Formats: sequence, structure tokens, C-alpha cells
Amino acid sequence: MAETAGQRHYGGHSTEQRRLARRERLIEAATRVYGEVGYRNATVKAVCEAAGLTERYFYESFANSEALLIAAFDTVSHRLIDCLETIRREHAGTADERGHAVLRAYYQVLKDDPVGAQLFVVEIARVGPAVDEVGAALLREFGELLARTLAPETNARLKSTELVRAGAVGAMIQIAKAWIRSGYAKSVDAVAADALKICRVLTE
Amino acid sequence: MAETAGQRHYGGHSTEQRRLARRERLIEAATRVYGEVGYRNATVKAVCEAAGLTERYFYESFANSEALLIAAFDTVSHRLIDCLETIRREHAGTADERGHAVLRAYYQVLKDDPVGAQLFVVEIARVGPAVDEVGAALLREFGELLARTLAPETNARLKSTELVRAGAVGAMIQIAKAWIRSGYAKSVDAVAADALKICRVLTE
DNA sequence: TTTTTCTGACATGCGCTATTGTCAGAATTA
DNA sequence: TAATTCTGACAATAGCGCATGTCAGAAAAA
Repeated sequence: MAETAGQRHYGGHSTEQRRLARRERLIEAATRVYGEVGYRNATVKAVCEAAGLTERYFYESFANSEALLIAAFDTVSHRLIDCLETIRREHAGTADERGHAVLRAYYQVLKDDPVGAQLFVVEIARVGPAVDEVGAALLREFGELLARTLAPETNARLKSTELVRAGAVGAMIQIAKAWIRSGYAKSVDAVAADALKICRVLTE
Repeated sequence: MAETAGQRHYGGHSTEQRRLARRERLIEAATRVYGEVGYRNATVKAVCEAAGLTERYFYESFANSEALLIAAFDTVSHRLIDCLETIRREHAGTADERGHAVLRAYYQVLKDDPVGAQLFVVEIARVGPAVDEVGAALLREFGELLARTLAPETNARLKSTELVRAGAVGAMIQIAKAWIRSGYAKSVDAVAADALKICRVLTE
């Protein structure tokens, strides 16, 4: 509606720049709040307070609570996937060693950022259709990454291993959940080794 | 409060018998409704209507919605576990064959009862602390069953494979989810074979 | 300084469902 | 038939958070 306006600069930033900055703050706060108290228990109000903003700015950038959850999840998960992808690409050893390195990095990130881990391992699940879709897409990406890592020269009949790949990813997540619940009892290396045992099924 | 009363028989059944019968009807209806439209979208009212009862009888037997979900889940899941346990116990072949038989039965049940499958594979997850507890307990039971099936003479250091077992169960569930989402595309045998590939990690 | 735009605090309405309560009438017993 | 208990339909209340609206004052521009 009221466009053509808003070319005034505040603090040296344009309207759009300010809006994007607020958006970022909301995403950052949401990651924290959702990870800490759980998406279900987090109110829009609480996220806004954590961001030091009021609801007005929430609806300025997001249609609803789920949209913010998706944005936060996207941010966190793409950062993770990119990191793992880099490790995979640049690793020089055998497929098995490469697998261990990638899994090690995965669980290391979960341990280093428990709040983010809670968000994208636990909180993302079963929120609603739109969110589930995003979560499912990440699982697929993760599965493909694992397959590329452990079986780079995969032949044509990938189709036959689709369920196996889904299963392997499910195992990674479940292991993460159990590990998190245990308070990160075992070492990252040990967890990665356990996970790798299961992932080796992808090389068959 | 008002006890000592209620000894009158209606339809040849005592007060308690009638109450239990209504309870059963509610559980049966809940399984159906929760599996069909999802626990989140199901109202107490809808379950009661499906059972042919009114809300009054809901609160007669259950404290709240979650209590009914737990009861329904318990009913369905114990039936399943008992079935699998029987197959495991009575199977005469090798560990690998036995594993295939058990997994086959598992996925066959999911296929034969899609509504129940939706309930205890999908709907049970992330409802609330109490429900999560029940779900986690089932996963543990399932994991132990799988371990017993594939590695009956397990030695002392089970501890070291705890995460692996959790992973295997996670894989079974994820495979089930993907298979359900695909509209049960592959045959039960093929799915069981895929699942078994992962479960063989339990024999190491 | 005056005008315009942006900002933060607050309040209100709205929709939704769980849960409790009421009451007339049906089923059963005496 | 009369008295008692059970049953089903419906009403009323309560609680909760999202989403939107209002308004005075701050910050920038002219």
C-alpha cells in the first residue's frame, strides 16, 4: 500500500536495510528461543522480546510463527550443510576416512552449538505441513551428501537404495537425539564411529 | 466422592463394566481419528462423536487428550511388539533369516493397518513430555527386540552399542515414514530387505 | 523550527477448544 | 407405578496467544 515513501535514512541505513537488520535479529533470537524453550512453548512475544523488538516488526518480516521457524532452520541448516560439503570435497583420504571426517564434523557442530542442535534435530519436527516439508528436504540433502561421501562413483540404480539412504539419515538423527539426551556422554569421535558403522551400508 | 452407589446393572453390566466398555470404545475411536486426521487436528469432541459418546464419558476415563493418546498408543504398540516377539521366539532359521522375518512382519503390519501405522509412526512424536516418554520407551523395546533377534548371544559390552542400536531403530522408523509417504510403493519383502541391511550392523 | 516518517509500548478483538455444569428424559429396580 | 440411577444433548465458562490497531514521542529532513 503506502509505498513510494520510506526513502528516509535512519542511522545511515535505508528503510530496507533497517528492515533486513531487524529480520536478522529476529532470526537470531528465534534460533536461541526456539532451541531453549522449544518452538511449541515459545510465543511470538517472547521471540520479539529476545530480539529487543516488538510484535509489529515480527509481522513486518514474517507472515506467522512458522515462517520464522523456517527461516531460522534454513539459516542454521544451510550453514551446516555447506560446512560438511566443504569437508567432503576437500578431504583427500579414502571414502571411509572421508565419511568419518564428515560425520565427525556433523556431531562436533551439534556439540558446539547445543541450542542450534536442539532446533534442527528436535524442534523442527512435526510442527506443520510447511515446516515438515523443509525438514524433509534437508533430510534428503543430508542423505545425498552422505551417499556422495561414502560412495562417490555410485552407479545408475540409485533408486533401489532410496529407502536405505533414508534409513541411514534416520539413524544419524536418532543417534544425535540419543547423544544429546545423554548430555553428550560419549566423545565426538566415538559417536562418529558408531554412526559410520551404519553409514557403511551406503557403500554396498 | 459419591461412591458406595453405582451397583445397579444396566443391560446386564455393572457400572464398572460399562465404564470400561466406554473406555475401550474411546480408545478404538481415538486410534482411528488420530490416525486419520492427526492428533493435532483431532478435537476431544470429534473423538467422542466417533465413539458415539459425549464428552462427559471422555473425562470419566481420561484426564485429558494426551492420556487417551497414550492409551491408544499403548494398545496398538503392545499388540505389535507381542506379535514380533512371538515370531522371533518361534523362528527356527538363522539369525539373518529371523531378522528378515521379524522386519517383514513389522512392515506388513504397517501396511495392513495404515491408520494405526500413522498413529504410532508419526502422530506419537513430539506431542508432549509424557507422550514422548512413552514413545521413547517403545523405541528402546524395539531396539532390544532387534538386538535379541539378530545377535541373541550378545556379550557383556552392550553399552558400547547403545547408540548404534538407537540408530538402527531410527533407521527402521525413517524407512517406515518414507515408505508410507511413497504410498507403500515397494513390496514388503523389499522394504524388509533394505531394513535388514542396516540392522546387520547389530551383529558386529 | 516545523513537518514528516519511524519507532516502541500498549490494548483490543478474535478464534478456538478444553473442561465443567445443567437438565430433561430413558432405563432399571422395587 | 414410583423411586432411583444413568445417559445424552447442550450451554457456559475459561484460557490462550495470534494478529491488528492506536497513539504519543523520537529521529531525521526541510
